[in-house]
This record gives sequence, structure tokens and C-alpha cells, in this order.
Amino acid sequence: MELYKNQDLKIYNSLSGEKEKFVPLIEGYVGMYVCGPTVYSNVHLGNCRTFVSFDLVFRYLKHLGYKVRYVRNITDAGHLENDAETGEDRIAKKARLEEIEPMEVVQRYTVDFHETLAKFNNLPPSIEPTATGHIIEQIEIVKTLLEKGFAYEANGSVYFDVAAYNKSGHYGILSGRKLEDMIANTRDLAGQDDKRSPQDFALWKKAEPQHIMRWPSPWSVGFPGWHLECTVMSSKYLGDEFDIHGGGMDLKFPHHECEIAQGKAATGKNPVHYWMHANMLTLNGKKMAKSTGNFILPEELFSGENDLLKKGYAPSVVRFFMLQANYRSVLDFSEEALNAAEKGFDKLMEAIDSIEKLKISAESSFSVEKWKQKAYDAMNDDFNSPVLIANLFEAVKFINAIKANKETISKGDKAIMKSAMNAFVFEILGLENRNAIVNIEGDRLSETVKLLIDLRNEARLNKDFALGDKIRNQLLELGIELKDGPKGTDFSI
RNA sequence: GGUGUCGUGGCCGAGUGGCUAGGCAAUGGUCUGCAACACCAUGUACAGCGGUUCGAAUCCGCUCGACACCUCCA
Repeated sequence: MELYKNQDLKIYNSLSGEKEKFVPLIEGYVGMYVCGPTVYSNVHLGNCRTFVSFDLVFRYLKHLGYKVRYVRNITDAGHLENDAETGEDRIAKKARLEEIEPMEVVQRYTVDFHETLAKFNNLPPSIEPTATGHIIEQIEIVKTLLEKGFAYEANGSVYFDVAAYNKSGHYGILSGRKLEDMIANTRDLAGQDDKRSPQDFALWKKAEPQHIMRWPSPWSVGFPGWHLECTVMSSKYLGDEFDIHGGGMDLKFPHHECEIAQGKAATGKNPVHYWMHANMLTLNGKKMAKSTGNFILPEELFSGENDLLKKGYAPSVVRFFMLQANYRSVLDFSEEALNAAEKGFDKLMEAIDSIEKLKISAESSFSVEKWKQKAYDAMNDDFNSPVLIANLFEAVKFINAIKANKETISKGDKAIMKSAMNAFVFEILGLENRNAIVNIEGDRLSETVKLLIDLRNEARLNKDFALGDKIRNQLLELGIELKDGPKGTDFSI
């Protein structure tokens, strides 16, 4: 494979608020951690957007030739439902409500998560660790934090001491907050008697009697705090310092802030060099969220079985819709926008399918190399997929113009364009072509359709338009569209 | 109340101190038996108010509005 390591990739770092040149810790290698889901219910479309965004990052880094270790966790020891209440975790709660084992909940929704992301053509991460598989490591890091004086035990629970950390570190560095402001603005919540300060967060929580998921520890039989799992799993597989940490915008505070504090407190190092935050997918202008019921499930979208939709949309179309927005912008969901995406997507796929058949000329009337570099420039600018897609449509225009004999392409440029289009559309954007099956030469389906086209054209020559239209319409119902052109009839699926 | 992001033409959405982003939709035309596809042509948008500047939608200030976070959520 061609290596593009010399491409000058810039990444928007949430920590600095600026686009920075990407320089990995070890040349040629990238360590990337992304916060995965808590598996207590079906993954909704908003969740999917985040994982599609980071799938794009993963794919592009790989394309550039980096060896990427992509770690994405599964939170299967649900984090705290609410500090103020019993501290029951979400998975245990769901299990109690459905009268099943907690691990049954975990299994069911982990499978759903994997299946859904696979439909969106997301690549699996390199390592997908679970929180319950790393209880021992979590206990170890709690010990370290206690030894170093950044944590304290109270009533069998252990809390991170934000005030102690803030003497040498900066709690709020990522979210732009000041500890004094946070103290001044904290609401009074009940049930935090064990904490010295409301900003302190749980590292280990003593289990109440009704709590099902529990593990022994030096302090109590209990369960680990939510923020700790990501610190443990990222450092275990990527080291105390690694390149990229991603997640949804809504995790920036407190989750990621706490991760920085824990990592820095435990090792003295800043754990993450580049923080990336994917923005929300909204529905009716509001964030999709399980808790408010304002969400749509991918399955409903694929099948069209939802009051918001008139029809279903292919996963690749939905993925394309998402990638037409920058990952850092809020994207609002609407059927109108999805429809536009579908038409654009079909147009793009049509053009790609037709590259192979393009007529070759001695010279190109268009600089394919320049076009290709513009496409890379877009991706190098913080994974700017909307601009990349705009560039792809420039190629579409050019391809169609060649078909109309208005532009020309050389043999070499045609090969470059074909491989570049394939790289950008399928390898990097991760889209899937619904037409792929008919492009195989000698394909039986293709031959059958060609036979029908011949019959129809015979009918048309005999002015039997009723028969001609019947063939055309019935093929369309089967999903095969005929296209009459000056050089005969073509078709697409 | 605090922190942050943002407000672009009918819709979605880039970008930028002076030069057409792009997609979809719409209108007219070419092509077609009629269509579809494709192609050609057509839109002078950048929340409001003030300032800086030869010139701002782009920089600065204010106002209004939206969203996210500050309690679990990608």
C-alpha cells in the first residue's frame, strides 16, 4: 500500500482548543482510546454517530500508514445511577426491572451494539476491554492514589480528593472550569456525606445490600467508580501516556476531566496528548438521549418503522448523512436531510461504478493529481469529511462530463482516479456500494437484465411502448433502474 | 448563575479579511416515444446593532437566540 505519512495531518485538540499538527508519541504508531457504551439498552442513533466519527479517524490513520491500536471499552459494570440515591448501577437496575441476570443484560446489549455498528460498516476496535474484566487493576490504581494522598477512604468507599490534586494539578483544564467556580456553583445534593467536597468523585463504592454486582476489595465489598475504568483500560493497553482519546462531547465534563486527574495523580504524566470530542446528533433540535426518550433507533431507521419516517434508509446512506457534517458540529436529524443524502449518495455510487467504462484519451483535461491532493487536504484538516465529499462530487461532475464527451481522461489518470475514489469512498469514509454485485463481468443477473433490455428495446422499435414500459416498471419494482442514453440502455441496482 | 460551542440562501452543510464550496430541492432548457438518469443555465446567503479597515459574512464589542455541560447519557 502507498504510504502517505508525509501528509500533514492536523487534529483539533479539545485540550488547547486549537488545531494542532499530529505528532504521535512513537513514529508510525498511534494509540487511540474511545469511550464505549454502557450496555444497558439498545444503542441509539446518536450513540452511533460518535462511533462512526471515530471509525473515520481510525480508518484515515490506518490509510495514512499508521499502525493503530484502537481501544474501545464496554462499560458492563454500570456506573452510578445517581450519587444522591442508593448508588445502584444502571445495569443492575435494568436487570432487576427485567428480572434477569445483570450479565444477561450486558450480553444482550453488547450483541446489539456490535450488530448495529457492523451494519454501519464500522471496523471493530483492536481491543474491546470490559470494565468487569479489569476490577483488579482498578483496585490497584485506587491503592496507588490512596498512597500518594490523592484519595481518601470513608465508610468503605474511596473518593478522589480534588482539592489535594488541584494543589499540583489543574482540575478543570479540559473543560475550562475553575475549581473555585465549581465550588461556588455546586448544588446541594443529599447523600454525599462521605465526601469531603462535592467535587470529589467515587473511585470505589461500597455496595448496598440490594446491589447485585459487587467485588471484594480492601475497603469493602463494592464496585468501581465509572471514571476509573477508562483510566485503567487506556493505561493498561496504551500506556500511561498515549496519543488520542475520543468520546462524545457530553463526556468532556466530568468524565474526561476526571480521567486526566486520575492519570496525572497516579503517574505524574498527562495521560492524553490529543483529546477529541464528537458532537451530538440532535432530534427536534435536542440531543438524543435515552433518559428523555428523545431518540431514534438504527433499526427503525433502516426499516422505516417510525412515525418520523416515510421509508427506510440503508445504513450506508445514514453513514453518508452523518459524514456530510463535521464531527465537531451538531447535526440535526430530519427526513428531508436524509433524503437529500440518499440522492447524493446514489449519484456518487453511480459515478464510481462508471469509472471503469470511461473512454480513455491521450491526455486528461483535468488535473487528477491536484484533485486527489485537495481531497487529502480536506481529510488532513481535522478529518473534514464534508469538504472531502464536496471534492468527491467534483470528480463525479468530471466523470459525467467524460461520458458526455465534454472532458477527457488519460489511461494513467483513470487508474489514479479509480483507486483514489475507492480509497476515499470505501476505505476511508467506509461507505458500501449497493451496486457492487452487478459489476462482475459475466454475472448471471447482469446477463438476465441485458436480455430484458434487448426485449424492451425491440418492443420500443415496434412502437409497443406499453410492453416497453411494463418491462421498465416491473424491473424498477425489483430495484433495477433502466437508463436510456444515446448509446443504448444501461441499468443500475 | 457558571463554562463552552454556535447562529450561513427553501433544506442540509463547508469555508473565508477582497476571488463560484458542495449536496438536495426549485425554475427554464438539451436529451427521450413519454419518463428517469445525465448535462447546461438560473439564487448575490452568512442573526441584529455598532466599531476597526480602502474593503467584513470573515476581526473587535454589545444585543438577541440556540445547543451542550455544570447530576447518568456518545
